[in-house]
Order: sequence, then structure tokens, then C-alpha cells
Amino acid sequence: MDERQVGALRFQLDLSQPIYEQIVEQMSRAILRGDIGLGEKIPSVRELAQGLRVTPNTVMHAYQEMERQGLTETRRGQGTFITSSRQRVEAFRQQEAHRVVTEFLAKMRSLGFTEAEIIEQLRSRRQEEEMQ
Amino acid sequence: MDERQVGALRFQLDLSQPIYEQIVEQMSRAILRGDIGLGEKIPSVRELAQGLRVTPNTVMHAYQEMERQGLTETRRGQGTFITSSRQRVEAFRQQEAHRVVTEFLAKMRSLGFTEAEIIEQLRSRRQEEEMQ
Amino acid sequence: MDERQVGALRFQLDLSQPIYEQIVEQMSRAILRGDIGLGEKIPSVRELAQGLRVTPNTVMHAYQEMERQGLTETRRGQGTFITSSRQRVEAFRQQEAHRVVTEFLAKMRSLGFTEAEIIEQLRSRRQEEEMQ
Amino acid sequence: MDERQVGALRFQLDLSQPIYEQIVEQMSRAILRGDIGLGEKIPSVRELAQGLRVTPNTVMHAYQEMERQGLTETRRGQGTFITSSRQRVEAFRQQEAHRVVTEFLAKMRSLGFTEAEIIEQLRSRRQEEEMQ
DNA sequence: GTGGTCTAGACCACG
DNA sequence: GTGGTCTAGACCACA
Repeated sequence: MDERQVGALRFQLDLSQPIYEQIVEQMSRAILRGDIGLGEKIPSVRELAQGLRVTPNTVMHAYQEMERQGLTETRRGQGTFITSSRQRVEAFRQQEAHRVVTEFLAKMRSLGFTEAEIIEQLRSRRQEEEMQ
Repeated sequence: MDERQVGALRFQLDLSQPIYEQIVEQMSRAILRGDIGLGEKIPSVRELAQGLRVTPNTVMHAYQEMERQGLTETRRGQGTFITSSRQRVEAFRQQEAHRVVTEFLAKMRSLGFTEAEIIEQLRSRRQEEEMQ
Repeated sequence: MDERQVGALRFQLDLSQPIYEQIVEQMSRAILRGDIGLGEKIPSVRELAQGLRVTPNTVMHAYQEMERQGLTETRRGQGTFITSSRQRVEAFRQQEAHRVVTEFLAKMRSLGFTEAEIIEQLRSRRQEEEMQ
Repeated sequence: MDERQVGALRFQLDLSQPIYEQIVEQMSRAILRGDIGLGEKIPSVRELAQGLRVTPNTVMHAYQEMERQGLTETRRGQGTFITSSRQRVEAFRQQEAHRVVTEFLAKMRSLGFTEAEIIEQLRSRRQEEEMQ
């Protein structure tokens, strides 16, 4: 796990998981947090690849994934930009949350937990973490 | 995604994830639900393979994974059996819950949700479902 | 793990390991301990199989293994007998001990333990066990 | 039993035991001896398979086993690496020693040796070897 | 009949 | 190029 800065963006890459997924996730988070503004240009594939010391191939893969999710747009000859539609970003956030919650509930139920127990698990976990 | 029945067990397999992982997951749930009792025999490698229309190799991979997790015991020449230790099954359940909760919290946080919002999402989802 | 008595012999069989090996081991031990005298007849394949509730096949396998090691002799139409040569039994014991010690030393050395450390490991294990 | 060299590593394989287990055992020893340093890359699955003249599948099996024991980490697209944690390697060493000692004591006891005799056997063996 | 190992060769995900 | 999954089919150990 090491940390690298490229422009205003900070990345933590862990080589034991797919790098392109980590780029997508951390870039998306930066957008949702507002670290990159709507409509702003993000680093070019080559630039980011160099900054992260990964192959351009990997960055390209990540950018294609983000475009597929409607978070970015590429303009030929100009580069890649965050979508300028706040609505689209918010839609992405809600859609992802919905998917993640659905998946979580399904898994916990299949392990035999009731709704009350699921919420209890979350609460107790939160306390554990706070104590650290 | 298609559904297949083998003895008292129902499996839903799709090709977007490793088949052996789906077998492990669905068989584990069946055990946790009590569809198969402690100490009981599960279908033989060949039998399940034929029922699911996959190679015995794939089922074997799944069964070995379950044995590593302490859920089953194999007796050469006799078959594969659910562990008779209720404690081990419960340990598995807790371990899985921990893993699932960790993954869920990480994903929700990376989407920018706070702890309070996460619990709120779960509550509102629960109400939606109750209204259906 | 359950225990069964056949004539003067007591067996503890654990289904997670090869049964025929357990029969060989426990029968050999009984011979070395003198629970069965030199030249004595041991139960017939069928008799032992019935007593242990395993298939005659398995007992046959065990008996062949013991004969291969020179511990028993079969006399057509009369049954299977412990060798009457004390020398042969003792030779077996020494030969086995030699093999086991050699194997043990090789493994421990390959794990990087020196002779002194190996003996130390044995001593400390002995203390652990005594405390239980 | 034949011997094969792959890079700096030497392997002795025989067909009387599972090949993948022999790979795990011999590779582990090489790590414990320091023949491969912490964090270093080990031969790729295909490379080792070719060198040992076995199928990549068999080598893969061995590598996955080592990963489960915490000895290695795999990075898709990059290769398999020894863990960089000295602690994990040491934990593995202790765990293996425990297993080997347990097995040894069980075998010697079943041959009718007492603790004192077992240690005596080791000592006398040591003297024999020193005289050679 | 049971589980377990191995081969040969395909196809995928990732860098 | 790397690791990972899957198929098809052989052969072994054990009951």
C-alpha cells in the first residue's frame, strides 16, 4: 500500500487488488466529495499513468469504466472531463447506494440475520471502531 | 442465470462469477438455514456435478474450499459430510457476517455516506419493502 | 472417533483417516506391547470386519500390509497369526523407529532447526502436555 | 525421484506423493532457508511448470496453497511474491514445527517408546552421524 | 461407489 | 506476459 499524489488528487494503491478498480473507486469518491468540480478536466491517461507509475493501459481501463457509469465524458483531442451534470453525479451516487444496500441485505439475510440483527451488527461494529 | 435442483438443494448459477464460489456460497447458506442438518451427507462430487452440469473438478474445488472453512469433513470412499460441530457452523456465520459488514461499510463510505446516513438508508429500504 | 472391542483387542477408529492404516497401527502397537503373544492367532478378516463394522475389504488391506512388514503370517485354511519370531518383531520396531527418527530430523532441519533446538522443542512440548 | 533446477531453486519430485504438496514443501523450505528473500518474486506458474515438466494447473494448486498459509501474495498480471512480512514467515515455521513434532511423538509412542527413550534415540542418532 | 490428483488445452481478467 | 477458472477425461486410494 503506497500513496501517490497527482495534481490535486491523492491515490492509495494496493497491489493485491485490481488497480483499475481502485482508480475508479478513488476517483469517483473524489468527484462525490467535490475534490474535482463538475465539468473539470481530469489528468490525461498518460499523465496519470506516469504519476501512479502504472501502465497507461490500466488507467485507460479505469477511465472507460467511469465513462460507462456516466461520470465522465471524453472529448476527442481535448481530454477527459467530469460530467457537468450534478444530476448525473447524484444519480450515480444513489444508484450505487441502492445496489450496495441491496447486495448487503441479501447477503446478511442469507446468513440468517433478521433486520434488527443486521442493524445491531452495524452499531456494534461502529463502537468497536471508535474504541480503536 | 439458471436454476437447478439437486436432491433437496436448489442452485442458481450464472457465469459472471466463478462457479465454484457460487456453489460454496449457496451450499453454506443451505447449511446455515438448516436445509442440511449437522453431520449429514451432502451430494457426492459426481452427483452434484451431473446435477449442475459442470465438471466434477469444479464441484471438488468448491467442496475443498468448504472443508478449509471447517464447514464440512470428507471421508474418502464414503463422501462429504457437514461438520457435526454446531460451534464451527456458528463460527463460520460470524466470520462471514464480519466480512460482509466490513465490505459494506467500506463501499458506502467511499460513496460519501456517513454512519448515520448508512443506517438511514437501511431503515428507509426496510420501509419500502414492507409497503410492497 | 469411536471405540470398539473385538476379542482382547480394543480399537479406536476415526473416519477422517484411512481406516486400514489405523487398524495396522493399533494392531502393531498391540503386538509390540505384548497384548497379543508371539505366534498367536488374530481374528479372521470376516470376524474383525464384523466387530469393527467395516467392510472385509478394509481389514484385508490392513492384514496384507502387516504381512508385508513381516509381523504376521497367513496359513491357508487356518487363519492369520502373529509371527513367532521375537527377533522379527523387535527388528520391525527398530526399523520403524529408525525410519521415523530419520524422517523427523530431516523435516526439522529443513525448517531450519539445529539439533539443540530440536531437543528443546521436544522438551517444551513435554512440559506443555504435563500441564494439561 | 528426479531432480530439477529452476532458476536458483532445486526440486526433487517423486510420484509417490502429490506433486503439488512436494512443490509447497520444497518452496517453503527455500523461503525459510532464505534462498528467496522476503518480498521477492518467485517463478511464474508457467515458468515453473515448464521447468518441472508438470502442468501449470499443478503449480497453480501449489501456489494457492502457499498463499492460504500466508507465505506468498499474488498480484494478477505481475506474478507471485514471497510475503514481505518476516512475522508471517516465522509464524509458518513455528506452526510447521508444532505439526511435525506432534506427528513424530504420536508415531514413536505407538511403537512403544517412552519420552526418555525417544530423546535417547535422537541423541544416539546424533552421535552416529557425527562419527561418519 | 467415494474423494483426490494429474494432464491437456481453452478462455478470461489484468498490466 | 501474469494469475485464475473451467472442461474433458484418465488413473489412484479407499470402503
